[in-house]
Amino acid sequence: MVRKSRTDVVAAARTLFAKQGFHGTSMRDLGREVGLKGSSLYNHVGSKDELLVDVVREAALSFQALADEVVAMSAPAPQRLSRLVHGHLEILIRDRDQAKTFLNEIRFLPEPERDEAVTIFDRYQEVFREVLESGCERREFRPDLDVSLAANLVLSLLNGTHRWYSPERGLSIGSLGDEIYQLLYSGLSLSPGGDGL
Amino acid sequence: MVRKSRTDVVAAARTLFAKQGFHGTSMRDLGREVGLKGSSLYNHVGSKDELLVDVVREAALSFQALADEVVAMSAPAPQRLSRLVHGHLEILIRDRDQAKTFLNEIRFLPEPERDEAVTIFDRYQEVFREVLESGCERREFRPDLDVSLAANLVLSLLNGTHRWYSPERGLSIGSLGDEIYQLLYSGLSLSPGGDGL
DNA sequence: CCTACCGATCGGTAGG
DNA sequence: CCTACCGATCGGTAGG
Repeated sequence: MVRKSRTDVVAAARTLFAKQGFHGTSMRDLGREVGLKGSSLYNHVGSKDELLVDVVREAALSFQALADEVVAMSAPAPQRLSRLVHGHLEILIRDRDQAKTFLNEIRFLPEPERDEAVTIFDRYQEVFREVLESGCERREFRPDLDVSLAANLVLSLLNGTHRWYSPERGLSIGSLGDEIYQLLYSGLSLSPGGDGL
Repeated sequence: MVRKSRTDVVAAARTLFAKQGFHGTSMRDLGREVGLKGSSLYNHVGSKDELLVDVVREAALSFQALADEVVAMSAPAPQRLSRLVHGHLEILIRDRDQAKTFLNEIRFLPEPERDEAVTIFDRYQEVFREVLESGCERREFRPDLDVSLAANLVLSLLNGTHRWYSPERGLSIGSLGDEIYQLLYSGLSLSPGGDGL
């Protein structure tokens, strides 16, 4: 690779922002990763902030695409929730560095980009709520469910997976999605009713 | 507050490391927060690293104490899991800044302190596995459960709560724990069996 | 506890 | 794309 492009610089940013954090990564670090001097990066990018904007935006667009896909599905809520779970995991695991940067460094975005990214993710979360709500109405899920709370819990569970999931341990991402959906749908209990306490 | 102590400096570190990250916080930032010049902090602390060590360690000790308490419990697995859920949430919400710093900045600890903290948290996670395992054996939980996976999922769910939980919205931390336990135990489904798909 | 200061490093620019 | 450099800021020290 002789001639470098903006894409190479963004790729380095994904890697190092994920590992060292935005404030823990210098332009000289990024230069070393991509095989250039730090100052030469400014031929490809206007500022360090711009790199964070790029990485976060590509993650946000992935989530947005998944949201659009699920909104267009005409299927019972359990299927749509299952698709959200699997799709979310695919985004997270397909590019773990992108996901880590999105989840951990979004707060360091400059405005108005930070606000835009938060808005996109809010709309995404809204789809989770819609699916849960529709499932409750049709008695596919517990009708007494606190939909907003449950959406937060499901997303918390999904967003934590990148911290420990390792494909080398033999669990495919599809099987992980199945396991997670199963836990969310049926819980830990052997048999139904009560709370086990 | 005229005379400042190391405790005041550590308190400032909890606050600012949580909000801005370790690398995004300067000693002069910390000085401003505590009402001193940045250079004066070195009368109370040996280095910036030391502050991160202190904040992470107090969080790790809280988790260790909860682990010890649950290990000493002679109760069925569901009760012990419920105690883990509630205790974990109490630690997270009691001092949200401490928890945020623990979860997000632990990777920036110097060695050997980083390794120590990771080991403590591994032992803590081991207690989750023991409780789940014992519950599976006694048929209090699904016997086909992947215990190691389930422990990771439960902890992911818990560790995400500090990102969105707000006590002002009327949900007490105890009620939140009940809701989370209920979701983990029974899932989203209305009635048992199958996967809803 | 502050002032004054150290060498190192930061994000970024100029000029070729 | 590099060398050379800018002013600002970094973690930390000396001396009072």
